[in-house]
Amino acid sequence: MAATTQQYTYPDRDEIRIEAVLAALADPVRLDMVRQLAEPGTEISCSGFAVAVTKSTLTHHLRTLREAGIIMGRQQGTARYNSLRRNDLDELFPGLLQGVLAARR
Amino acid sequence: MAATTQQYTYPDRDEIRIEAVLAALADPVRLDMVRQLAEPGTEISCSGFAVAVTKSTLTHHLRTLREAGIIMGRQQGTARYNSLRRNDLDELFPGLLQGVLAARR
DNA sequence: GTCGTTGTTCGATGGTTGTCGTAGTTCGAT
DNA sequence: ATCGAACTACGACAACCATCGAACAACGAC
Repeated sequence: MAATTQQYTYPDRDEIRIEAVLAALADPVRLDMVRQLAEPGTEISCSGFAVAVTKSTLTHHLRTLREAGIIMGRQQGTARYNSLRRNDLDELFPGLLQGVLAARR
Repeated sequence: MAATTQQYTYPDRDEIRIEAVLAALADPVRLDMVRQLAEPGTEISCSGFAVAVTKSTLTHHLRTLREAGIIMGRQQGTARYNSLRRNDLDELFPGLLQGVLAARR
């Protein structure tokens, strides 16, 4: 089973745990992906991320971010467009995302 | 070498990397230690932390937090008093600490 | 000096995870 | 219906890490 059209379950806002969020953001590749999603209104498909890993590794990182509650996906055709759950994160951990994104590269 | 009196080197403010900070905070034990240090002016010695791990494990966590730039230590007799580098963290990543500490336990 | 307290270091171990290649599935286009 | 594009799943492997026990070092107190 499971390909592009699969519908995922996302954690509710009150199911998001800070440990999972921090662990997800701690990886350099995933942090870079979040930076690319940071601009408001940004949606990036799986193949649209500028990262130096293979597709299977990228899928793994997307799942980690999704299960941590950091991103959401919108299905459109064969593509899945990912975006930041900024409202939820700002509500739960006010300032966290801002502080992380303020870090100099 | 190396016992209680050892003087450590701490990363300068501009050497603190966000990936290391996030990785250090992602561990439940270390996050709990940071919460215990969060009250302004708080200093906690190695044996003063309320954690469910052995001393050697606690030393490991303290080193991780220290090398990430999250805590500093003040030597006094045989005890080493640890405190948060709140000023440095707030300057580098404004809002991060606040957001992390806002998470419900 | 001797002892207890405080904290570190050194293996060892088991679990987690980041990475990849390969194979498979769904969809749209030709 | 056949092909390619987009993405996922599975198995494998290496690297990292949290944890512990045991031994060690420095200091203060008696």
